Amino acid sequence: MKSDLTIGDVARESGVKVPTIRYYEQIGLLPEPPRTDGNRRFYDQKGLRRLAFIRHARELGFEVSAIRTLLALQDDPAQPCATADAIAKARLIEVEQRIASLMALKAELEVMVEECRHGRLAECRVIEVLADHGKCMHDHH
Amino acid sequence: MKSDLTIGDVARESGVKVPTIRYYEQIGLLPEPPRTDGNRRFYDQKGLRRLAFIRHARELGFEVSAIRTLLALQDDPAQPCATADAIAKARLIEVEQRIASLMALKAELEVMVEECRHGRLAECRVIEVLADHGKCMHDHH
DNA sequence: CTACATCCTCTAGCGACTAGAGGAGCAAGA
DNA sequence: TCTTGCTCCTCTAGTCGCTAGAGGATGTAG
Repeated sequence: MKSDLTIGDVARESGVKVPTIRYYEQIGLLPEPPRTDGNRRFYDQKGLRRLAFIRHARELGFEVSAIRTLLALQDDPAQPCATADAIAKARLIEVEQRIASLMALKAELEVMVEECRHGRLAECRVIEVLADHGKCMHDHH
Repeated sequence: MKSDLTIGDVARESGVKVPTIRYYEQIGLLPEPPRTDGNRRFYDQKGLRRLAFIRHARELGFEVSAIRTLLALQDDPAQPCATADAIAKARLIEVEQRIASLMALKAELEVMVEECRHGRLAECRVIEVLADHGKCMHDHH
């Protein structure tokens, strides 16, 4: 386990692109790492873990501001985890709502595509349904 | 059915905000409407229908560039509707993929939230799972 | 020694809006 | 008529989370 990692190394290992890592540093999500004589950033395992944490949280759709809070909580493990729990629950609700809304869209798109008679646009259901919301089978939106 | 609608009227009737309507005009999605003596935009039913079309398409998650194509198709109904069909199908696939990925996230978030013992952060599952992707129950991402 | 990869900083762009400044027009009540 | 207050106008800049590119320095392999 080597401990002097270039930005390219941590990029490869974490799956976060190099410019994105520099961006995270810029917005204060990652601390400024030390530099070599040649002015290049170098990281240790701790830096890599922090980046992996961020990446995973982003994959789960947490916003940067939420991640900022979660990182602060992680840095102080003596605190009660109610805040972390609340953030995760809020995200869960968001995801559930998004799924429900996408299911409605899916149903509507399926009707559009199925009913399209592959003829002229004049009688195309796709265009027709878009033009007249009242023709939707669903009123979810 | 009155035929001289202010931008505020069409905003109310279509559900699209006033600045957004001006933005759509700016990017060429809506044609420049005529103006009153006092330099105010006024719209007719045709303009309102076009805006409703755009709104519905946006609600279905179509990108502006796709809507541009759909509007062009709508303006020329003699064309075959294969293009419109292809756009809708592509969107359907996107939606299906997005749902699948969100379901995976939902499952992972549920595990995190359920397993949180509401104790100290030191043993909080939320933080722990975020810190170590290997602890995920799912490998969808 | 020469390629070539990787790194650096900096600025600008993406999509689809949204917010705000600073001002003009218009309708209704006193 | 005046005034209040709402709507409208244009313009610029900001949002989020990156991503792309310019222009240059540094490091590494053959």
